[in-house]
Amino acid sequence: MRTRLTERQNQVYEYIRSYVRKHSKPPTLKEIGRGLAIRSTNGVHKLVAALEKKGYITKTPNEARGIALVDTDPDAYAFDEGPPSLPLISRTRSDAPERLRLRPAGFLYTDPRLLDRTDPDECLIARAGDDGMNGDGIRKGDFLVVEETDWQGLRNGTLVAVLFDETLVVRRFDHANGRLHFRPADRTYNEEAFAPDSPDCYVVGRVRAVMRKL
Amino acid sequence: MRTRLTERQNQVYEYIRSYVRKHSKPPTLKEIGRGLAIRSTNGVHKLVAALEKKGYITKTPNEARGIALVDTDPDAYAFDEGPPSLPLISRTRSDAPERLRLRPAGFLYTDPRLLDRTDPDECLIARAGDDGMNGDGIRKGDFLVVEETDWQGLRNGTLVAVLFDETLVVRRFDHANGRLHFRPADRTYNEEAFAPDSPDCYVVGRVRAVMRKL
DNA sequence: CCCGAAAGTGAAAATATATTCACCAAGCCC
DNA sequence: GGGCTTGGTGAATATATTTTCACTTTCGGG
Repeated sequence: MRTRLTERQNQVYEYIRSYVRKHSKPPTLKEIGRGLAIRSTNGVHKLVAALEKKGYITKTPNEARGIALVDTDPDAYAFDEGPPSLPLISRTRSDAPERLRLRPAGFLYTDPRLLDRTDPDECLIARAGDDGMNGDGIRKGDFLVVEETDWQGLRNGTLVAVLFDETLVVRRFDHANGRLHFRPADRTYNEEAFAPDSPDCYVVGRVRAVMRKL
Repeated sequence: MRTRLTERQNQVYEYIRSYVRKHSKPPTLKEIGRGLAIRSTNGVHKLVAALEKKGYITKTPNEARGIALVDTDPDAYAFDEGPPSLPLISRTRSDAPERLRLRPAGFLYTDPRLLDRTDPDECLIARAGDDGMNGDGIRKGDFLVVEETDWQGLRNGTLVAVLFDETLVVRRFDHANGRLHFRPADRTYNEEAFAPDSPDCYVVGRVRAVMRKL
């Protein structure tokens, strides 16, 4: 299993992934620097070297745009012809949550017992976008069964799937002092707080189950 | 409608397309030259400029791997939920014809009247890979309804879908002097002939219909 | 308090890649 | 026969990109 990434390393990784999807080619070090406000290509170079060392990417030495993502086969979880199952959502921004189910990236068959008597029509599958909940045994890449709910219906302390801008993560939810708080379960990640109407975060719903490929 | 390509230009275009699919990034001019036995990067540069001028690709000036294909959205003909229809075959090599139906790129609904009483289970959809049959009103990108048949069952003069290595094209078929002949209907393309057991060509079958998006 | 890891800065050097220049050959059309 | 288009050659130039070097700051753990 791959060593987990720091928050900044994860940002670099997600930037690369997003760039590849958008431009159909990997970014240069300079472009990564521009995208993440890093002025020195050496700073980017070090972060990228860390991603390679940890097995998240590969690099072709001395080649322009020589970064390649590992495990990028989108067909790995493509639609099979078994019974209908839950939609695996594609990348969505926190300010456009209506697009969550618009074009699923695929579907994942889910044993109904994992749904804990919730309505399957109200559930969807998302993937955890970081290691912020490592302390709770949830890792980057895990499949999450999420029951869509408004944050008003959540008790404090509930595990939620939340979109921070374009990254979907799991956090423990609290509503206090007129703000929404999201606590990670890992000391290298920071708690974040938002005004309830902020476009920078969107609570997708309650995490009902986790599935992981080993 | 885009101006049609010469044979060599089409080879460059198909090389780029194949490279993008295989490497998840566009090739450099040097790589294209290596792939098509062109020693001078200027020779490649000219061919690539022609593709851009004719609207098949775009180029970002002075940028490494700055070639981008136009109209590469694979979802344009993705599976819809209408009745089952014919499989749209993915790229296949002439020496591995058993892979033709292995992983269809999609499906295309086909009016049964286009099949001319042939068994739909024996038909598939392919896309014409060049403009070699322009004289017969068949153009690169056209959808072909192909009835899979062995070449022995074909009359001379039949329109066939044939794989030349990794490129699928339409040609008029003749069997003469112990060889298979494939005649284009365009003066800038060459007739080709193969021994019947050559791995460099494979006759997919008889072209039953053509469909085109305008 | 010190050390190591992580995340940077700025600059220089090495290498890759795109573009331009001058030229040649073949084929087609007028 | 000449002109134009297409498809090259080899080389030089310009620009992009990666890699390396020497350094600094912050933070966490021992």
